[in-house]
Amino acid sequence: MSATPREAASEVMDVVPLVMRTIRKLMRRPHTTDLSVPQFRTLSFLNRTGRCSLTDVAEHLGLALPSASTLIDGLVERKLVIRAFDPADRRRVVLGLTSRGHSIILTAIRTTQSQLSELLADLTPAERVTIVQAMQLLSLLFASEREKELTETKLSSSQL
Amino acid sequence: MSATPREAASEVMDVVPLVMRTIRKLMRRPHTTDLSVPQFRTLSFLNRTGRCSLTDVAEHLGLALPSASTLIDGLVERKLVIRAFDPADRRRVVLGLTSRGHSIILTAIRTTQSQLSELLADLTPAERVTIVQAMQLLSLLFASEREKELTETKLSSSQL
DNA sequence: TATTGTTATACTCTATAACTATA
DNA sequence: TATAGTTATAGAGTATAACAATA
Repeated sequence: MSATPREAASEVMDVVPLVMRTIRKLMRRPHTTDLSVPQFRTLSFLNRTGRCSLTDVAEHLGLALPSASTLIDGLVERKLVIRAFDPADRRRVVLGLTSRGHSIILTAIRTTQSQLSELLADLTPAERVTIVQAMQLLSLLFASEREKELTETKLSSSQL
Repeated sequence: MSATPREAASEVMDVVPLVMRTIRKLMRRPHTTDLSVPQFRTLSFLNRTGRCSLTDVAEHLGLALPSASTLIDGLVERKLVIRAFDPADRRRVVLGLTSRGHSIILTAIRTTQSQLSELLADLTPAERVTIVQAMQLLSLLFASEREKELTETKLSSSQL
C-alpha cells in the first residue's frame, strides 16, 4: 500500500469530521453530562493542569481570546469553573474547577470513553494498534506549538 | 504495543478534535473559499452524488432536517446551490450545485488537500500508510448506517 | 506602550417544537 | 394519516473590532 501526502490528506479530511460528529453526540447526551466538545476539552484541560489563565485555555483549544472568554462564561454560569483575579498580576485571571466541575468531567470522560470503546471493540487488537499509532502521529503534527513542547517533553521523559 | 478499546477510545477523543480544528481553519481561510466544515462537506457530497434531496444531505452529515435546511439556505443565498421542487413528488426538494458552487468546491478541495499535505509530508511513507489505514477503519466504524451500505458496496465492487 | 481580558456585534451550527404542503 | 420540508426559537461556537484595566 502506498500513501502520498495528498492521499493521506484526502482520507483525513473525509474521515475526521465523521468521527467528530459521533464524539459530539456522545458528549451531548443529557443522561451523561451534556457538554459541548469545547466545554469538555476545557474542563479536561483544567483537570489535568490545575489552575491556569484564560490565555492558557485559549492556546490549548486554538481559540481567540474572546471566544475562550465566552466559553468560560458558560462554564462559570453552570458553576463548573471558578474565575478569579490573579493577585500577583491583576490583569490575569485564574481559572479552576469547582468540585462539581471536577466530578462532572470525570463522569463525562468515563462515559464517553465507554461508549466509544464499544465501537472500537469490534476491531481486532492489531487494528486498534493501528488507530492508536495514527492518533499519536496526528497528535504530534497537529498540536499547537506550545502543546508540542509539552508533549515532546512528556514523551522523551517517558522513554527514559 | 497493546491497545485496549478504552485506550484507543481515549486517544481518539483527544486527537480528533485537535485535527478537526486545523481542518476548520484551513477551510475557513478567505483566500481559499471560506467555507465552514459542514458547508464544505455538503458541497462535496453534492459534487459526488449529483442531484439529491434534503433528507439525503441530512443523513450524510448526520444532521436533523431543520439543521440541514438552514445549512442549505446559506448555500443557496451564496448562489452555490440550487433548490427546486421535485416534479415527481412535490414534497421533495432537489438540490444541485450551481456552476459557481462546482468550481468553488473543486478549489476548496484542492487547496485544503494541499495544505494538509504539507503537514503530512513530514511523515515517512510507512507512517502515512498507518494513517490511511486508521482512517479507513474509523470510516467503517463511524459512517452512518446508510453510508456504510454505500461504502461497502463501493469497496466490494472495487475489489473485483 | 504592551499585555490580559471583556464587551459588542455578527455569523454559523445545531436541536426541538410547531407548522405547511403533499401523498 | 404519514412524509418531506420549513419556520420559529434558542443556546453554543467562533471571529474581529473596540474597549478597559493593569503592568
